[in-house]
Amino acid sequence: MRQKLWKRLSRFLEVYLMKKYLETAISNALKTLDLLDIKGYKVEVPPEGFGDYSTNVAFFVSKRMRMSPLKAAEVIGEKLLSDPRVERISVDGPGFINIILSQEAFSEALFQTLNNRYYWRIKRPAAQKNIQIEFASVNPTGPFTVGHGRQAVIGDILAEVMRARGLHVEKEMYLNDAGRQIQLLGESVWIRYQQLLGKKVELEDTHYQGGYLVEMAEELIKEVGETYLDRSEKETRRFFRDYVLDRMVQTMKASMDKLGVSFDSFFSERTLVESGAVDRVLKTLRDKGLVTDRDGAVWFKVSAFEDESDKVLVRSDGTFTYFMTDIAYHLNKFERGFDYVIDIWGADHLGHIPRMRAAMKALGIPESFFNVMVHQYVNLKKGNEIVKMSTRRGEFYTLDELMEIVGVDATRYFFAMFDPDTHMLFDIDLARTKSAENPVFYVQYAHARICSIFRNAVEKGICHSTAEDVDYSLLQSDEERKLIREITSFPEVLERVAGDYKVSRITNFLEELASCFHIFYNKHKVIDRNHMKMSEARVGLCMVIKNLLADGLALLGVSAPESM
RNA sequence: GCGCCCGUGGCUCAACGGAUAGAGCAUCGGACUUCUAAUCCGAGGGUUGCAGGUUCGAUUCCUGCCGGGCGCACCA
Repeated sequence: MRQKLWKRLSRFLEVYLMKKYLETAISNALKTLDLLDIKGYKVEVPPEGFGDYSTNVAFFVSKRMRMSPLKAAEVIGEKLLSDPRVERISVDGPGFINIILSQEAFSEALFQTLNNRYYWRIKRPAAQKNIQIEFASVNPTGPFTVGHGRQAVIGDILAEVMRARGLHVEKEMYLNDAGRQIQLLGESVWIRYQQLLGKKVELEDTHYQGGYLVEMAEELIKEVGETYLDRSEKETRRFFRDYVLDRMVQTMKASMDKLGVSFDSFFSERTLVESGAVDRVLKTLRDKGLVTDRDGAVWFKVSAFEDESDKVLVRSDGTFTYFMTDIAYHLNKFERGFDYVIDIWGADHLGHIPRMRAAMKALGIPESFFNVMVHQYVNLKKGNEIVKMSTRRGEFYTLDELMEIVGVDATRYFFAMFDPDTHMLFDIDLARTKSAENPVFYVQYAHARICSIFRNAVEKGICHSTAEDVDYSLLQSDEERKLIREITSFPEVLERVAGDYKVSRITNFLEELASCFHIFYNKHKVIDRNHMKMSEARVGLCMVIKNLLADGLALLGVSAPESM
């Protein structure tokens, strides 16, 4: 039996993906025409009514074949027709070849995806790469804002996708726990502490104004009372800095936990300074003659490598700039053996990129090593008002508040669904209304619906456990063929995400899959006692869809409820 | 001023250089004695910011404008 053979083979072979298969078929056809070097053509899904797949290859070969695209399409189409999986072709428009695949081709594809649940994973990649993605790295001076949520979700999902594509990926958060901002943060709490205990001291403009620091000071008073009202300034400063820092880091880790983001490592800027790693890098740069001393500060010659002005590494008061420690940090990453790193930064870090690139060049690190993915800001809308974020002024919605209001599923899904380049507008009131407006429900509902079908199937005694004897070629309707085509396209979606980092392709895919399913569901009955053969085949189809919805949502870190 | 990103129905967003630019929300009208109506079907709504260029073909690529965001720190 044919399906038994597939099942045996499918353990060893890559799953038969219809589009990939056609690409090979076209390439073979070109070979017979001595046109193998032609590149750039595509196989894609045509508009409704033009067949299963289409290719624009004729436009690319017409010149070489010295005929019109239309004529070339006919010649190539004729060759494709000899393929047993190709049932019909037609040449339309200015020269598109539209292809209809045989029913056999569809049932084979479905059968194989049914028997290889993780057919979209790559087990053995061509080249094993060691990659690090760094995100959600900030001054631990205040709770995470929704902007950090956006990059955390993107980074987390991207790591999952790259792992599914067979790459080794580590997720890291960098803690900027050494700089002057931390000092200011400590002072801010110290002042709040004194104010609460009746002293007349005021915050300055450079201090952090957020109310969360008042709360922290209140809690501190409960813990230590008035002990720090009359200690030495030096001791007090250090105490407040360390206390606040520890509290902030705990809070931030808790937020990430809540968001479902786990890190493989946390890296402290302070350890970099204290270990002398920063001094070493500075010396290296100095030995290479790439630093200058001017106005009491130490400058790095960015202009020797990039079209940018030189930047300060060591301030005139002797402290390191963020730029300085970041160079040491990236050298450290390189020395840890990563093939390349991807830093996910907000748009406000744009200016940091050229100078970092210059520093990498100065240290002889290969150009492909340092990669930055920039995402645009998240704007929040409340009522008719756009709320701008500012950590310093203490005006923001925190990530925790957002998760509290809309839930973790919606938070993650929402951040995943927008292209990182868009200045997304997060409508708080809209998100607050827990209703169908949220696309996450649409996808989850499709999953729950299938689960419900299965409960019904069990009651009626229909199951898919004897998959080999099921006749999947019964699934001939447009809706069913479209679903199968959709299913086989998922590996390509992930491949593209791993390439261009646009995780929104996954939500787009899931919404499309869910939509195809809902349409199918409304038109066809899955469980039908009068048509047991058909029911079995449809249960198989639904099983693949259910797995894919669940696995796709899992990739996003969103739950897939069995009932809603 | 210079650099990066973005301008797509009323709103939020899609669209691998392809065919008739798609969804959702909002508006209007239909579909539950049948596996969950958080669904489906239909209608209206667009010169894809403007002007050129490249080509068989441009929302997509190039150039110039216009509008918005961000950056051009001894902040991070």
